[in-house]
Amino acid sequence: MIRRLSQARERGIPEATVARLPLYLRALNGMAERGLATVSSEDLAVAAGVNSAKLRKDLSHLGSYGTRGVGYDVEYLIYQISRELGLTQDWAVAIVGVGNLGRALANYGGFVSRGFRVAALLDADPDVVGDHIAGLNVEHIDELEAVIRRRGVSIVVLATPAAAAQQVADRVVAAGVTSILNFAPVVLSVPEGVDIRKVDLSIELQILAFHEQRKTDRMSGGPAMAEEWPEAVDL
Amino acid sequence: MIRRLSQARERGIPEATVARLPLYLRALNGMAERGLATVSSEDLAVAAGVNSAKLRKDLSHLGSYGTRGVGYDVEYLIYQISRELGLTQDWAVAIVGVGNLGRALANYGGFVSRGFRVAALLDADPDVVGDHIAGLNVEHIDELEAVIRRRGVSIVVLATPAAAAQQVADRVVAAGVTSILNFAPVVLSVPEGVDIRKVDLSIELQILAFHEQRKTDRMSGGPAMAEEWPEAVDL
DNA sequence: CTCACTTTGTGCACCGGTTCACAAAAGGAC
DNA sequence: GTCCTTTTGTGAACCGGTGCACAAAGTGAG
Repeated sequence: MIRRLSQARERGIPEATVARLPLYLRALNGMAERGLATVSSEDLAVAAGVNSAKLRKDLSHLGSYGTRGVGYDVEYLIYQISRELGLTQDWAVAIVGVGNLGRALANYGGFVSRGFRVAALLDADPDVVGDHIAGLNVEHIDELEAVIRRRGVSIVVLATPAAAAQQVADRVVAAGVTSILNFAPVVLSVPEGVDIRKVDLSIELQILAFHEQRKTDRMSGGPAMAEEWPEAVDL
Repeated sequence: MIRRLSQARERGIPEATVARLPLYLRALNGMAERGLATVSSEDLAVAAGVNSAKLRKDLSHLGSYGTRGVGYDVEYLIYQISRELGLTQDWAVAIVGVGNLGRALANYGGFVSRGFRVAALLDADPDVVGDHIAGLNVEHIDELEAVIRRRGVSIVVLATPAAAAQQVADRVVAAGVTSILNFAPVVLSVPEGVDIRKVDLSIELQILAFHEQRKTDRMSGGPAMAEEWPEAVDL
């Protein structure tokens, strides 16, 4: 039984699609600034660095917002994607850990831009507490639960040392937060229902190193030979 | 050099596996520090936050390094994964863009730890050039090609403003670099054969917001009831 | 109106990756 | 040696996502 209407829309936008929507949104904003009224899937796909069939399928998950023979209305699509991503509301974000990285995040412009507002900075170091960064007063980690409650924080960014991250995560979750962006190089364990996204600089570098090694190996002829001449001598 | 080629090992470790190897490596290092000699796939999987079948399949792509009934030798596995990732050699990394983020990256400890060495900091701003950060002298972007050549830089980290990123990327690629870690919120276009990894803070937040919205929608009132746009037929 | 052209939305085949479940291998007890 | 326990390595089913290719839907000209 196939339900038409927006059956695809309600339940379950594919995770891969969700991850690309912000990309489309950014490209669309650029186009809106340049005054474009409509855009074809082909052009938008190029701007976002994906292929056009994928883009159309992604957008079709939100609903049927294009016009055949014409394309998509830029402003309208911006609105729809923003709404889908929840950017039409205001999200209060707390950053825990005001070291180099936390400081950078607090000052990062694009961070605050759309729908997000850094509502609190917290740290355990008494030397840092009281500092003013990006227009905010750094508060002591003891205030964590109170700050989360008072300011309606719903997303927490962890920029603490690895050793402190799990402990802070536990407190944050206990305080009712269910969305965490983790920069600490540890695997956090959290209860069902809490979303964690992880950004790990050192892992990214290691992945690059793997491919880089492979490329230079190939140059120098070793493993490239092996590829063309599947060895009979096995281990 | 004579290579033993256990069937799966010859060229082509799945990308998803490569992305997890650093995770295993980190967990293994922790275990080595605590003095464990061997570890089962189950225990290592828990420490790395994956399921054990996946871990075994991942490791099997490197070769058959486990012992049935026993598990894996911690030190040996560390060595094998390090070698596979190319961490047994020394990678010279240049960071372009010494704003808040670039500074944070330069000082980030875990960054430098294993196999990676920040060999250069570059910026276009004359006020920043000449500063000493993390023991390095900030050089002018004009020196980019010379620095890359002289110091054998093979991985470049882009922490520039969005507007400058593509331009720098072009120069970096022209100078022979084929691995880029991009923090600027733009889609870079580079020739075939150049690997780019992208870290985008704002995208991560937007993905979290999507899920957070969905969770709170579910709490309040019905399942995202008719969140259609204001007008049913407009536009 | 019809015809030519553009561009969306999607059915379908395909592919990489995940998970299950189990045979094969290793070690220890006797 | 045999038997029992543990744990790896992997075949095979499954699943989510991608990309092709095309019918459907729209525009515009005549």
